[in-house]
Amino acid sequence: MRSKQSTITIHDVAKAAGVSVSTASRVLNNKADVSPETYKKVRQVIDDLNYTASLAAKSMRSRTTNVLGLLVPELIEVYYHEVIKGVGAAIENSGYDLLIYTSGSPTRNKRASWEREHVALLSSGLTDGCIIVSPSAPTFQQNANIVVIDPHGAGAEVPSVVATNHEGAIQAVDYLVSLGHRRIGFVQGHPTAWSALQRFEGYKAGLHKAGIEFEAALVCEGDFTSACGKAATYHLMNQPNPPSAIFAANDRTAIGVLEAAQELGLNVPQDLSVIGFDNIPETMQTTPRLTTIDQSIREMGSLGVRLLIDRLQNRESAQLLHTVPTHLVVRDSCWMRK
Amino acid sequence: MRSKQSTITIHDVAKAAGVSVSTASRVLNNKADVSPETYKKVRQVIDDLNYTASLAAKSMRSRTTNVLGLLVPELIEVYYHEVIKGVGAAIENSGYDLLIYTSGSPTRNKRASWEREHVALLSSGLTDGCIIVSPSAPTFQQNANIVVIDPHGAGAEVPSVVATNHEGAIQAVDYLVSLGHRRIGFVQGHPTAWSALQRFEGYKAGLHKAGIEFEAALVCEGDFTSACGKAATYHLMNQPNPPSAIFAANDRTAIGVLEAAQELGLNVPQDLSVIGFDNIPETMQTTPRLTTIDQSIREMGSLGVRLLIDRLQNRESAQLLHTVPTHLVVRDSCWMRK
DNA sequence: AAACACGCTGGAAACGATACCGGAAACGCG
DNA sequence: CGCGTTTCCGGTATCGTTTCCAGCGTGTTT
Repeated sequence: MRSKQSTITIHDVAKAAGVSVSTASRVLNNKADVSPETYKKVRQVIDDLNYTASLAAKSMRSRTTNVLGLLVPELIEVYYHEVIKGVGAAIENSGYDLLIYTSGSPTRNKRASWEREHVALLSSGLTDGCIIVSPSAPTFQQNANIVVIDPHGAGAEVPSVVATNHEGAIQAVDYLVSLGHRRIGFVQGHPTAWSALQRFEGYKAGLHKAGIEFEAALVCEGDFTSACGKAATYHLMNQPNPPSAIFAANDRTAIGVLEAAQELGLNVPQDLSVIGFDNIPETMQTTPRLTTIDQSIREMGSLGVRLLIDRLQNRESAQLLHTVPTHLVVRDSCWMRK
Repeated sequence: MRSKQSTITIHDVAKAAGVSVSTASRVLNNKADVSPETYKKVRQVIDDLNYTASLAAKSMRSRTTNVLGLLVPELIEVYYHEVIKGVGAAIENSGYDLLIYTSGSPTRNKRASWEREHVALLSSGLTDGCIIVSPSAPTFQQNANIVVIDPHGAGAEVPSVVATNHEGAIQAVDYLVSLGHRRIGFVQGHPTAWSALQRFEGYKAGLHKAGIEFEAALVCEGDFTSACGKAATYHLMNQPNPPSAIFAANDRTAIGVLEAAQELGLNVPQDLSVIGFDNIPETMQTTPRLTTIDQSIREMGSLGVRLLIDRLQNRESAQLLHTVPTHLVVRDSCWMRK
């Protein structure tokens, strides 16, 4: 055990100021019913002692903390940083503080239980409400103050922020088609992710719209990693009749496609066009720079904060599903079909 | 007031399992002295009820939470995100959870008091220890479990992580000198930052080493923003005898220099060489790509976590100041002097 | 057979803060 | 002067958890 930190409490303040704890508390919270001189005296002591109320104790007693929680699965993938930037921007001058929680425990892998546990953790008084990013099982207590961003699984009963994944995928296919491509490969996203499914559906809808018949052989399974992009590329390009373009369900996967293409000696975009989805910062640093569908991840974070605050202040709209538009970002990884 | 969230407590668990709260608590914490069948029964109930202990109550009672705190001033500037990535990487599988705290209140601007307040907030039981990024007044309780990263002001009495700012600046000047530059402008960093001072000193030391006389007219004040880089460039380049290279105290400022150069119709690097400091991701996307001194911000974050955990587990070394090496990253913004 | 140890359990006191209630002055008014 | 109000303050219960201590059956020892 470590040495106990002689943390100073409201009792110390009260004693030093010669008042009761109740009075000290009243001063702390700027409540009425305290004489000016008492107020000044206690304030002085608070300053002198460098006293700050324990968030733990405070939030245990009174159920409101002015703190918002953000639950992210990890802190390495840039995607989450983009969300955090959006949240950070929205929190500025909102009057709320922000608590981002992530777990370093190996148990984190059991995503579903991890989420359940930590949502409870945050909403058990520490925060007034909380935003969950990419929850795998978006089923929560009805009355909890929760907003989810990009949930796995549709039809959550809490306010959700999602990108127009379906339309975005159509935009991607449209673009490739406009460049003359007819055989377009697709690398799927994580099978449990609703966004992945929507993108796949959009891919099919885009083909249909262009009068191109869907071909199962051009579709590979995936899980949003770059590894699956690589594997898919090897698989697709070694077919007898390989595609002239590959649409990856997200940028991370598209980066894997780019790597594989290079290893296979294929020039992008001359020999193979590649398009991604998300518009993460790295896409500007790949060679060639990746053409992609932007889903304004930041905007999703900001919107999440606004929705949560609205809900907390009872200004909530009846609408549960909130969408952020996607749009095509043309860079250098797509070219006319030869 | 909002509707009370019917949050379920350990009492509910105890009642449902037909045991006392003490026993329920023992099961929760995997303490000894509880019969296997009781254990199983209680575990079952915990699962069924989706119960999670309130962090607030827990940390109030027992002084150890297995949570580390990270205090950042804001969440927009990429610099902090790099730190967070490093921290995030180090926290993985460390067995600790992470709580990042930032404030959205306008009072945040009163940095010193904000820090004092929030350090107390976090260390008042919520976390086992905490890491503070860029604290302006690194004077804390002696026995608090605190680690600081890139503190303003030298000689903190808590473990600190800093880059070799002095050496890094020398490296920058060395490089410019090796390209034939003799008149090298300098845009200073924020005056209260120790790192800024060190870089300035390094700049002077580098000149001295090369036998170049220091010239006050070539130095501009700054504050780490891009705006000051712009202003400084206008000022420097409109002098009768302008410098052939500008060394900015950080990348953000260097980006301002780049912008101003473009506005002035100066070609970088042909007409003007520019070098920054930090190596933030944006430096790869500027035109031309910015040559800079890398200070491995991520590594600083990771090291911070390791130091904190060491301290918590009493494996602390006597050394207080920990440095991370800087090194030159050559890209496209510097060229031989004409 | 008495005494003792031991495994398991429940009761109650804390942790630090706030909310509620009630009491003591001070003051105004008939 | 008595009485009701107002102003200010202190006491106490309470939030959900852990920890300490005591109790109670059994099994083991002398």
